[in-house]
Amino acid sequence: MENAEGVAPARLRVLPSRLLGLAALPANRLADRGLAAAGSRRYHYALLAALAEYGPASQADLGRRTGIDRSDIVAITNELAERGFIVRSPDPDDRRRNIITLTPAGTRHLARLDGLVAEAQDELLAPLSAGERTELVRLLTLLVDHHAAAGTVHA
Amino acid sequence: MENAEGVAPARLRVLPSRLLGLAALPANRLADRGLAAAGSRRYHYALLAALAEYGPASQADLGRRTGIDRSDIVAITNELAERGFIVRSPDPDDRRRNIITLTPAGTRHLARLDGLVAEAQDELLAPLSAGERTELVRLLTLLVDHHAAAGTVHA
DNA sequence: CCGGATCGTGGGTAGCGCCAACGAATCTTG
DNA sequence: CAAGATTCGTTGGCGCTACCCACGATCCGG
Repeated sequence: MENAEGVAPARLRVLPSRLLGLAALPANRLADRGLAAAGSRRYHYALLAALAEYGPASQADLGRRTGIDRSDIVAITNELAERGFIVRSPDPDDRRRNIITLTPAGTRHLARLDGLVAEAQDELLAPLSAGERTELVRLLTLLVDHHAAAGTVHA
Repeated sequence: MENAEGVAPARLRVLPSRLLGLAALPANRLADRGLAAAGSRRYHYALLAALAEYGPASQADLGRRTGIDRSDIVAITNELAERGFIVRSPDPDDRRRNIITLTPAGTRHLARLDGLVAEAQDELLAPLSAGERTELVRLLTLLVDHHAAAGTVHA
């Protein structure tokens, strides 16, 4: 083992985009690990959270809210419905649509996932002070909102 | 089109880990788009950049430096060698190893990729002031270094 | 000299993100 | 009101990232 422990990241001109990717890695790993403990994935969490925040919606709407592709929504809703976390009911006003509704079990499951992800959170943000955490959230929110406006809608 | 333009992100309790993932999305998309213009992917860029920063190394070392799996390094080095950007030569001191060296063409290619990624950078960071950009980089670096020490080495 | 570790390699898996196409239903518009 | 465009759910597929396991060859420590 020639350069065992440190390997010294050195980290010269590391571009922000790369940094974001690198930071997203442990973030996702930690969140995934927590979610996996409840037999769920990030897609499930995103969908349940969107339902809890915005209320019942069609699958296409859910896709727009979460940025997840229509195709993938199908599989996710299938899995969530199988476990009784959501209900898929035909929209009487538009027979093309399914209205997805969170069940009480789904709400409970989401609460559990929230807890698990929150734990991952603490681990992720361990090296940051409280002030730094809010500042990081603020900056990231700026980025996300900016590119959400350009990515999800326009273009 | 019922809720066309805004869809109003609303963005309640969005957890940092999710925010990071969301922010990494446009970051990676923009970078990928630039890299694709030069027929490359993020893995290629990471490997070339690591070679330029740390100098020649074995494939296993490159894996440790970049956090990329040994198995994946094989495919990437194959592709980079095919295009003449790196050279794979056996290590005389340890016949298990290949020493990967950046060629002049590889250095030129990396410079081109740097330019392309830098463009993506500007687009990514558009909503941030200069001060905010450095602060974001600082915070992300804290996160990455912290979890690199725990992820790449220990455990 | 022998056992354990490391190296390159091949193979496989899972998840995310995306795109093309289809029939059914709806909306638009002439 | 009929014809064309659009939206919806769904199926099937693809590429990239990130992993894992197993193997033979090689090196190293005891």
